[in-house]
Amino acid sequence: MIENIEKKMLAYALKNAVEHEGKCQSGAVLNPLFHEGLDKAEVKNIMPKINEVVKKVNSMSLDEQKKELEETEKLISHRKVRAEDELPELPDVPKTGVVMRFAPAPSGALHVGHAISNVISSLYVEKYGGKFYVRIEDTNPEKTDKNAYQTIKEDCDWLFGNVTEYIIQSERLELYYSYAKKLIEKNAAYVCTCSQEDFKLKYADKMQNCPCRDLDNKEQEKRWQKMLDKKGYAEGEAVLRFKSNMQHKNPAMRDFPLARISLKEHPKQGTKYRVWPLMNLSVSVDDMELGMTHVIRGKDHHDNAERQKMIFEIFNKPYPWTFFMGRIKFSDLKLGKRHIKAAIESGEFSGWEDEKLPTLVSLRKRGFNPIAFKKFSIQRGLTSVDKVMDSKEFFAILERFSKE
RNA sequence: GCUCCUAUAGUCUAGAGGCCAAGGACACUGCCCUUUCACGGCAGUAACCCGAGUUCGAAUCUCGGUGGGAGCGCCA
Repeated sequence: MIENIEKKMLAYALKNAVEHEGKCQSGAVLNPLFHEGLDKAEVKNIMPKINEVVKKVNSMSLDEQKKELEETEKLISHRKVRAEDELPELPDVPKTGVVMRFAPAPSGALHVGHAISNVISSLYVEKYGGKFYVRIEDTNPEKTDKNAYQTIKEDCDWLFGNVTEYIIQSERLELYYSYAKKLIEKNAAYVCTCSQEDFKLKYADKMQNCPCRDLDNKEQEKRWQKMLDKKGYAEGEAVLRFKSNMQHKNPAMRDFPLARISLKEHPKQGTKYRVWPLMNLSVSVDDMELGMTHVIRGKDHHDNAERQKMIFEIFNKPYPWTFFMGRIKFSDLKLGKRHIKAAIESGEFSGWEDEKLPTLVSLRKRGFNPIAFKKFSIQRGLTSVDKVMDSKEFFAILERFSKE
């Protein structure tokens, strides 16, 4: 039985009446009672009482209703709503706070797209306490820009203001190697010497195992050593693959690669290493090692997260709570590094900090306040809905938030 | 082709089966304030993609359709 049921009926009736110019409806009194635990078998008994209360309330003046509501309001429950200037709560937040990250590739300057999808992580660390890592993912010697390390650091200090630590993946290669070795030992990875084309057309597309997959552990370890060995496999001759399932219904999940050989000189490591981890290996290792609790990333990483989860499972580690943010696409702006780079080279822009460019360096120079990004992020909250906007609209919003 | 995500006003969103007669913000309209602009205050217009199903009850759950988006790299 519901406690104080008569008073609650009155309170709900008053609430409804006050919200609707002094007139309440019986449904608005009955419905919330179900929510309080009313059994539908009791409806018959209770309806007459509700009708009485409704009649009584409707005969009162609006002022009387308001006054009485004040007295009874605490009896009834209210819908929870998220305050407009607050982030939605994250689940499973440890007492020690959250550990989150932003993981850019140093292939060029950071732009508004990065800011939009990552400021929210920084805000959560601000909200709950914990750690916020910026992890520079420079495991592709071919695409790493030497100058990007410094600008990323400057941009992130300006934009977030609460970076716990900067981590550079190219300094952690031995760590990734040790995990690669463990995966081979656990029979969860193998060295594949098939050509890219064969692997896709003959095996992945046809859901067939490639011959390398079934070689025993000893042979796999030998092959792995041969990848590492300067006199071993040549570039493109072998790749370390995760042993997932070649019959996986999602083609993106079938024995994806974990590491490859690249002889290109790395801006920080030179030619010291020849085997470079691919993101799914290095990201998994780092997220495990750093104890990531929550990850908010772009929707485009949905399948990667699924792959990383498989790696976590091999090591019996719980996968962090993950949210996939919808992407903001600019109808009139090309954010791709390739496009910007090409445009700079062709002389269309003077450089990454050209004021016509939506890079963070440029915005900093133009005097934007990073608070604007924070407000934009809070208003958007956690959503996996994509949004197409033009730069004019976007900058109008930023300007408005800047002024506030 | 296969896998997956998603759908609330012009825009961004709140919303976890009844307390939704759908809330807020921006934009818009009107009024007030102000010498003007900005700010502020008050009022107003405006939305649950479509179709079935489950239920006493669906914006909310399920299925189908449609629209939008992502992935299927030795990039991240």
